Amino acid sequence: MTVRVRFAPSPTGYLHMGGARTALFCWLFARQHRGTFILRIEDTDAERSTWEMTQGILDGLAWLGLDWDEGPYLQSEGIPLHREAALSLLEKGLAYRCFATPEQLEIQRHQEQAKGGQWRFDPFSRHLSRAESDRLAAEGRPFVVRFRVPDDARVRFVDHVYGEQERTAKDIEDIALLRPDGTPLYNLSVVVDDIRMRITHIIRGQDHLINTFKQVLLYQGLGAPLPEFAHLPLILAPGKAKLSKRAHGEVVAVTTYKQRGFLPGAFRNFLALLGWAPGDDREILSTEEMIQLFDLDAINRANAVFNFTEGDPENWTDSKALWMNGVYLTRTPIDELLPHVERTLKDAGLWDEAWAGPERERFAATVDLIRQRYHSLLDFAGRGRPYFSEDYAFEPEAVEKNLAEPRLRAWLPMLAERLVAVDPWVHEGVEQAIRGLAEELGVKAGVLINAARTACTGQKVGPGLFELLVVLGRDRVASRLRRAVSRLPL
RNA sequence: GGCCCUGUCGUCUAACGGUCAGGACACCGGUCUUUCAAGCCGGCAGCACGGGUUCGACUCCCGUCAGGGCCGCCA
Repeated sequence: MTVRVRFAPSPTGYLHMGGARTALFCWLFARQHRGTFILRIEDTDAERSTWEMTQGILDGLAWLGLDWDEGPYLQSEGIPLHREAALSLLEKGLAYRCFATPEQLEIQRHQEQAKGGQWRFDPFSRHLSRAESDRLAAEGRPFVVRFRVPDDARVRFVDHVYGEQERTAKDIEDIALLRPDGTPLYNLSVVVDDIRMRITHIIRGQDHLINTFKQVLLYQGLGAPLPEFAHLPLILAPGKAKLSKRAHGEVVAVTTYKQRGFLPGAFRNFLALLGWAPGDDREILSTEEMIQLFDLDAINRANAVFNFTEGDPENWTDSKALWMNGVYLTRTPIDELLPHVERTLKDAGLWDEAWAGPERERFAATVDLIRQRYHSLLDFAGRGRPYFSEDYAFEPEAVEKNLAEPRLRAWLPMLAERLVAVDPWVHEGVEQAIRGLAEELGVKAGVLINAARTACTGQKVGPGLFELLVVLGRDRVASRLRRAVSRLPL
């Protein structure tokens, strides 16, 4: 039997961290078993469901590289089928019409709660004879269709994460299937859809663990084989509070990570390690490794805290995620990284088409050189600006430290002249020219080196100077050196 | 309140009765260097608490405490 898993988010407009991890785990599991990954949007709550809301989810998944094999299906498309299933249950006597009003139910619930118990059903409706029930329905009395949980029900299933689960009828209330207007409710819809889509493994958040008992009963009532279940622990905010967009803002939405310069692979890797570990000490895992090593039974049962500091720009998200992005930035094969950098530079208005054509090699060398100390794609357009544009800023601190020597007024043009003569334009030649001039001038090489760094980039720090100059190119270096003279003190 | 789940460094985690309780991030030192990172080396830091069971418990059992989930004619 081939594995079929589905990710079934509600259309909330954006992909939540928790949802993203659920989707990732579903995807890893499906890929590992060469199965099918299905995307289904749970849009039966008509009020809240718009296509824009769905689009946000799709964008998040696409960015993460979690491609689905079937769908997106809309749960609302199956409404007639859901209703049909409910009616068949009613027909078979496994469900009944519940005529209690919401107000009555609320009172019943309160009374039950006061007694320390749990509300399970409306006694009046549940014990109504078929004839009586038909009569009230014919009269036009509104009713909800409810599944009758057998009094001797004992529901068991083995969860891949939480282990054996068991519950008896006294802890399971009768399941609302259809509203008075005939529209289906969640528990019914998921089960019917999961059956018709032949889902073999249900991987979802732990908040659905309790629903599972009801759903198992529905599978049985509908005569369908049970899928396997794996409930994932939740991802909490610092302080173990519930993580929500409302309370915590953009950190919870995956598009934020895209906007803030994350490489999708890095984020995927970080997410994978929230609740799961390969068993050995590896942290950086390629997608292939993750697919190979992933194991539902190895998932941690405890909720994970997503650790970030609100209001701290340095730690706007979990520091491990930040670190991981840096690792991916420096280790991703350069050809794979280039498109991401291109996107970033385009967004910043710094892109030059030549870098995709005749200048590609130099562009790649530049990126490869500066990425060593970057942690985000955004750094290429920020700190990396001098490498891609003539319009770059001079940091006051850098000028103060490296362009303070008045004699540089003469030395910088001299240096430019020497460098123009360097041929071929390679590391050794450039280094020789600079060190040679320093010696002739009787100054420490560091003086010229640091002055050249600031003159050519406006910055105090950066890659090794000789590599830096090579990558910038002879002409650019010479002109920047000469232009920088204006920054010197008199 | 009821039912259920969970509890190893600040955070993510490994351990499946016998380990000096391991790794990673963060943090703090050192090293390297023309600068800053990275890298490398080192350090700090944890079995929630109390009882059992056992020759021996982070591992098993019970209780306490703490945190979380669910308790809709939402999904």
